Amino acid sequence: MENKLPTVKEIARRLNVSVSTVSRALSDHPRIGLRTKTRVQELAKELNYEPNAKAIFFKQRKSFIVGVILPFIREEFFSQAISGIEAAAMEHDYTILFGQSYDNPDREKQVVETMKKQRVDGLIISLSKETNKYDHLQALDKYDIPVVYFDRVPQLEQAHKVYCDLYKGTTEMVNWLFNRGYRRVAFINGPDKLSASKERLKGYLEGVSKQKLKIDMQMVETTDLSRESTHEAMKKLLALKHRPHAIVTFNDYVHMDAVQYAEQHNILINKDIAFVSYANLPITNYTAYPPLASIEQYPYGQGNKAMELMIRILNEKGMPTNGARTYHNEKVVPTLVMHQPVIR
Amino acid sequence: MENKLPTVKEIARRLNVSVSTVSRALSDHPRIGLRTKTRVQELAKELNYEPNAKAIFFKQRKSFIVGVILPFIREEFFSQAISGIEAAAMEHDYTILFGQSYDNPDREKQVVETMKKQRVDGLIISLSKETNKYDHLQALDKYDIPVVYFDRVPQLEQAHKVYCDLYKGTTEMVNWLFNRGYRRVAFINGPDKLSASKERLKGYLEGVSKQKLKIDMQMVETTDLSRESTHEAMKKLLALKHRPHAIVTFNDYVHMDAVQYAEQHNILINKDIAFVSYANLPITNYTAYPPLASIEQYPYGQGNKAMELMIRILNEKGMPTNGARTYHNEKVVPTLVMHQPVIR
DNA sequence: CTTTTTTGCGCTACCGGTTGCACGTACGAT
DNA sequence: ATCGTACGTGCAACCGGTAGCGCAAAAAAG
Repeated sequence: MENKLPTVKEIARRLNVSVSTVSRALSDHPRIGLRTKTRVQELAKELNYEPNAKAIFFKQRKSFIVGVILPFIREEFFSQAISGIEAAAMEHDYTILFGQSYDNPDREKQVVETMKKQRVDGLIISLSKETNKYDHLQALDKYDIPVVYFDRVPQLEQAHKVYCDLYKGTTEMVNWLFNRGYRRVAFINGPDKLSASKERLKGYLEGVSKQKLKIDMQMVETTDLSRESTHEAMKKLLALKHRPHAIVTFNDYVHMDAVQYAEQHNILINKDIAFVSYANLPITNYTAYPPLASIEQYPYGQGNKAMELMIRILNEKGMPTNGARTYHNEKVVPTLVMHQPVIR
Repeated sequence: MENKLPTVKEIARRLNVSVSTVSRALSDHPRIGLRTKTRVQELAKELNYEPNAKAIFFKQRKSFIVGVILPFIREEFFSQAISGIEAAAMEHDYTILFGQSYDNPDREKQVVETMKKQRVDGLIISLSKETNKYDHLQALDKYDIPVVYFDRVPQLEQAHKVYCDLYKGTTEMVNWLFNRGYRRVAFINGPDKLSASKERLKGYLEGVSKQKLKIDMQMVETTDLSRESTHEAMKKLLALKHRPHAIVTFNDYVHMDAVQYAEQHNILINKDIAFVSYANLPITNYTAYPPLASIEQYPYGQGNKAMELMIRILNEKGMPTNGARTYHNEKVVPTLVMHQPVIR
């Protein structure tokens, strides 16, 4: 025989009072007499009563669930980000509904759809690298589901965003390289569509220009971040008449692929050619050749901020709503982290 | 002015029919006349009506949400596992509520509590390495929330489990090493509490015994999987009068820490001492010294199976429930994967 | 001792759907 | 003409709580 979970109804029946009395007694309503209150609360404890969150959330049109969509959880950047999101969520009694886009816009749409169906209170997303239309996300507006973008943010003004100012970071990194004597600095960038790529490129061009050097577009390669594509880029760079002295790669994964290719082609890593990268993932400490320097983008912090922002937005919902809505925009300042050079 | 979401009520009002008619028309009930049906369906389409899942789930006491608790999402093993879980979930229209225990039983309890409050339909969990009491999980029984354990499973008979048969895998690996001529095979194991550790140790002892060799317990170290602890173990092993010819490590992370220590102490990795490990994570391909061989535990497959099992259990719920419940137990067969030896 | 206020609790509607049952109408069969 | 039977639709209960309002009894004020 199934031992049904206790409900207010059950408690009310046993105590011969009404459900509303029970409800109020449990929430410590002042208008309930002390003796009834204690009777109710004691029985509740005895029965291990716990209010059915589903029912409450349903009534209050709130679930304390925020959807989180990431391209790939297996990338350490994102697993750190979700940890930051989770931490902030727990602190405010929110939970996370999880989904991956696998960098596929169709899949992304599908996951967004699922989240919408589940009526999450809000959605935090780092866009798939192929996503260039945002209809499926803007549609959430109608459902009153706020969206906070982080790291891979859309080119929209009307959106809440948390991201890293890679323009400045990249310029700094390029300067750092020049100061160290690397004259020909190559750059393996990501897909043009990605705003992250644009930022990086802008920063790179700015950095090179600052050195009063002519920009050599042969030094700039664009990839889709796949290993093959990175190897292709490396092939081109190594085939140049004047090989680069240093190579900046889009992130640590691209870095690892680039280094792998270079090693196979008898380049002494960080000696013949210096490698620098973005992300500063812990895992690079275990890799054969960590980059000489890496731009730390604080994924945990970004995720954390994104969730904090979401909670603020959610809390403001009841507020005055004085006509035009304001959109929040938070930049995280990246820092350049030097690594122990490893030359094998 | 907020543009409220359409409800059945709204449709009913506009069409001057009752909500039940609308509801039935939308679910294509045979008793509704064709003309009404189309009228309703057309208006629904026009208003972009979508049923409120929360209301339905509430009524049906079902949410299509399954909780997933992992020790660390940043470990590739678990990020792959959750991907497997997610894939199976999507296929059956389930979603995942995510939480990490950070290998901390208190935190695990807290997360379980949260999931319970949210009334997830089921819970899939890989235990924290310190967890040795399961009350907080068995308590879910009362709430009719089934639990499926995977990889790090409890020592309980009365539980649904999906895990890897590492006993057999370890024996095979030890044999493989002996066949290759490694006579003294050391073993850096995880915490005793972990059933995974016990399995491995059993397999190791079995493997050594099969070679008709005396078991040397100096060759067996126990760690808590932290880097410090692994370095400590390595220190002891390297201090032995007869150093091991090969070292089996608990997993690829321990492997990396062990190798790091060995390298710092001028051991030629995989030449002076051979290293083999468990997990076979993709990331090891980028590391300085991948293990010579690794036991693939198919985390994606394990996660996938766990979710499939969960769905089966959930679907069986309505069924006859002929008294005693049966518990499912699925073993995944690991395989030994050889790697390109890298000796620098 | 009446009037007003406070105290303690119940009735009922509501959130957004689903579903068993009843009711009225039209239609073919007897 | 009468009866059984599809057919099409509405009423109302229900899921598990919350909350406004009303009402009686007790306490305070007049």
